[in-house]
Amino acid sequence: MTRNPAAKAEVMTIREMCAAYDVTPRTLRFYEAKELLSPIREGTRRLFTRRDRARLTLILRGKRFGFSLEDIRQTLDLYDRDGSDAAQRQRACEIARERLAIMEAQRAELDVAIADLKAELAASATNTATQRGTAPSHAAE
Amino acid sequence: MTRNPAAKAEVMTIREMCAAYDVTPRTLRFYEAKELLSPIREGTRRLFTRRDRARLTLILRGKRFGFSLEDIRQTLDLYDRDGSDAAQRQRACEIARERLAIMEAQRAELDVAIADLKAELAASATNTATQRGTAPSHAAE
DNA sequence: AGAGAGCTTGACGTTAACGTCAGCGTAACG
DNA sequence: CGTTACGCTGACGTTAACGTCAAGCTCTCT
Repeated sequence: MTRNPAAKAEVMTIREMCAAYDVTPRTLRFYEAKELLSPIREGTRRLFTRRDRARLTLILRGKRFGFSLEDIRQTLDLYDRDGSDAAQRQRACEIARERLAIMEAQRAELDVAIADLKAELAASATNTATQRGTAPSHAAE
Repeated sequence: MTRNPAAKAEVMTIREMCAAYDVTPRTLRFYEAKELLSPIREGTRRLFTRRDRARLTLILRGKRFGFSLEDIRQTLDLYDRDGSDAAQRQRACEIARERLAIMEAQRAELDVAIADLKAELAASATNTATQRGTAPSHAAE
């Protein structure tokens, strides 16, 4: 009764999750407490579904971009709250568009930063003992 | 004697900095304590140079990418420590290359995230009351 | 000279995102 | 049936990145 053959590999234990995503149990429990994940309970144990795994992927990705868990939680909710009422979906779309704008701006800035660093590297390569490199282009935002 | 005409707008007070970069005095002092900035002292007051401003731009940019202040400090030091010995410069280049690799990977991930979110938005737009959108592509890293 | 305005240095408080540890449950193994 | 392994729940500790006073200088203006 514990092993439904149809549910093979459908869910993962906390240890399997930790191994697969390189996080600690504490982190997973913490994310659950923050309502970023919502694993099933088998008695008292947690079982993580595909949904949890998909969300965790997005969480970890978001973190690398410098988003807070709260930011991420809001963005995540956009992905699976579909059958709600129209007003709520409208609001969700707004948030999504905002996030999108932020990420695209971030990408643009990343491109600048990459270009800067490349230039610095190139300059540093040419003059093994020459001039003093000035600070890169500066635009006050 | 306080106003050298040649030094016009060369340096900025802490208030001017705060207004220009939208940060608090506390933040600037904090960054100085962490050796990210090194303003001149006029008596006891701080005067921020162009170098400080250039660095602050990079600091704030780096923060938006999710880098820690310590990460940023190390990267910043690559930009202006030129006249050092060869070994040190060698090391600096290594760090710069690492950062570059990280940022390029981050850019790639950002593209994926942007594509995901766009897809979700598009799907959400087409079905005003249709199906259930599944979670986006999932690759365990 | 007195009153602000603006700046300074401590020093302690706060929030996010976990780490760490203690104490307890339970499930399987020898 | 004891114990070893894994899991759970608090509860407190920690680090980064500041916020928030308190108390004291130093110009400047009136």
